[in-house]
Amino acid sequence: MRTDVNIQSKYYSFNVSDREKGVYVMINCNEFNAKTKVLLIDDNYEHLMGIKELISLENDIDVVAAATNANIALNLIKKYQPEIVITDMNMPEKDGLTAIQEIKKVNTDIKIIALTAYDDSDLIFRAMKLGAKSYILKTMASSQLIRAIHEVVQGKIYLPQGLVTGFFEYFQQSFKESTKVDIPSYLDELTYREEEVLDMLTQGHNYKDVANLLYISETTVKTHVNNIFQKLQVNDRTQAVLYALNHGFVSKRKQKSLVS
Amino acid sequence: MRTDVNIQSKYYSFNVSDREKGVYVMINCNEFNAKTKVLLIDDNYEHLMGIKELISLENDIDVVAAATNANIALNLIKKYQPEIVITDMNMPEKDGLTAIQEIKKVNTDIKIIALTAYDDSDLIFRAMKLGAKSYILKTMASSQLIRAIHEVVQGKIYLPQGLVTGFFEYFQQSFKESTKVDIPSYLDELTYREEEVLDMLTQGHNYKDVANLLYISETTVKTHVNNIFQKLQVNDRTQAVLYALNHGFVSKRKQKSLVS
DNA sequence: AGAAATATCAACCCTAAGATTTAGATATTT
DNA sequence: AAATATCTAAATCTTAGGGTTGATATTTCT
Repeated sequence: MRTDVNIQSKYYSFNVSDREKGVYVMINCNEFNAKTKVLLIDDNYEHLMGIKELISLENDIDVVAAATNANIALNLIKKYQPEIVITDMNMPEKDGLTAIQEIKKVNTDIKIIALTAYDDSDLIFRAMKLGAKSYILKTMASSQLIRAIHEVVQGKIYLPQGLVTGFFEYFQQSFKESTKVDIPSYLDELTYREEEVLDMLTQGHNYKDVANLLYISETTVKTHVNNIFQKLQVNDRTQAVLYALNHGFVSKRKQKSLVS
Repeated sequence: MRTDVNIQSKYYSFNVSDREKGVYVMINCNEFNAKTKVLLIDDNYEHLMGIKELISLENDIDVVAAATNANIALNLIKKYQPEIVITDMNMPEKDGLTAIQEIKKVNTDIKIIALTAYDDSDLIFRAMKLGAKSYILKTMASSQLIRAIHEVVQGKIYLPQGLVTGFFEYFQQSFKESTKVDIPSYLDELTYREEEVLDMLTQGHNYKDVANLLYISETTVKTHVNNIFQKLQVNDRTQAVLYALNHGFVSKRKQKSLVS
């Protein structure tokens, strides 16, 4: 069994002066085999080569291309159709999050594994939100990255145990704000009919439309709307609609199969 | 080392006829020790006792109370202040999700571990969303539940590897709809000034307000607004605001530290 | 039975909002 | 130098939106 080394271990640092300056592109044309095709992105040349060496030790993985720049990588992805893209998140030109989005745009099926040097729960949360299949820290043992690749190839999503808590704290926090609808809302002072009218307003209907849709006269609509204004303490249609949206308004007609 | 048995193993089934019918409440008054205080909720009496026996084998865990009904449990929670509540999700009277919400309302600090018989990604997603610290299947090895308790006590969040993929697929799916803002939005046809005006409208300001806030005349505001209507293909202020909100409008002034 | 809340509508008024046209001042691009 | 885009603004016009009062019918609560 191979030694389990640190992903960004100095062992993998190369002689920088040997390579040409500027954007680096590496291509491995070994396209016709059953190996898992992987493409790497990392603005740091040493890390890029380190990861490449690391992964290449595996028999079933083939690094078909690598780039120090996400824009270059996008073209390579179109050309080489890798199954997996491993991308650094902290990059100067195009950051990892936008890279993920644009890779997804090229081909939804490409599985993305995100890599960073340090544990940033916010970044992890956002990367996973955008559809990353795994998130690994460079400080983790190399076996983690290999495992991530293997799990992801099988269609699974892999988040190391050490990152789970951070992710979920962020995840749950992001819902806590929207859940605290306990702030006194004037919305429940509205009658059923008023809610129906407000619902129509949030659809962008004008008074004539609402009157026709509810089979009542326009003046009645105005009466309801005025009552709504009073209860919500607003001055016009737009403010009423904004109030409704900001206070999680859901018309009673639509309150079905919704727990939260 | 103890044998690792299935959580809902028949080994733990008791003689049902022995117990009184109806709601079951069990209390262990061993309050003054350093053990982790756990409260159990499960509408199935056999499961409840099984889990209790299972957990009681651990030296550092103390089941202070148990109930076959979430409502009863809520009162017991107030009385015994457990650090951890382990609750079944599929219960007739009060389902697990609302139970979680109400427990949180009693005391935000109580750590909740959710339990179900089968793997329902939707349910897992919603439970975690509501702040559960762990989610375990009854079909899993008992060591999983013990591990969950230990991790959770330490302030961590624990989701077994086998449930991670299901959770994330649901998680990512729930964002896919809101992320596909790639549907051609007319919003980027707006000029900077028009965006500023639209931004004011989404704050609920009327024309006079906008004029004052931007130090321009009201007629100029009207000109801008009319141009906005043309570009967004809407008829009035409310529709424009709704369009902006539904298409993820963020005024360029505010586009900082936000990738989404 | 009487009170209170709800839903309906009319008639009135008034102004903010929306439509249209024209035009001057800058700035950028070709 | 000419064309284009943007921001500004005035003049004019029309209507939808918003405020008020008062009235009738229905339901619900007490």
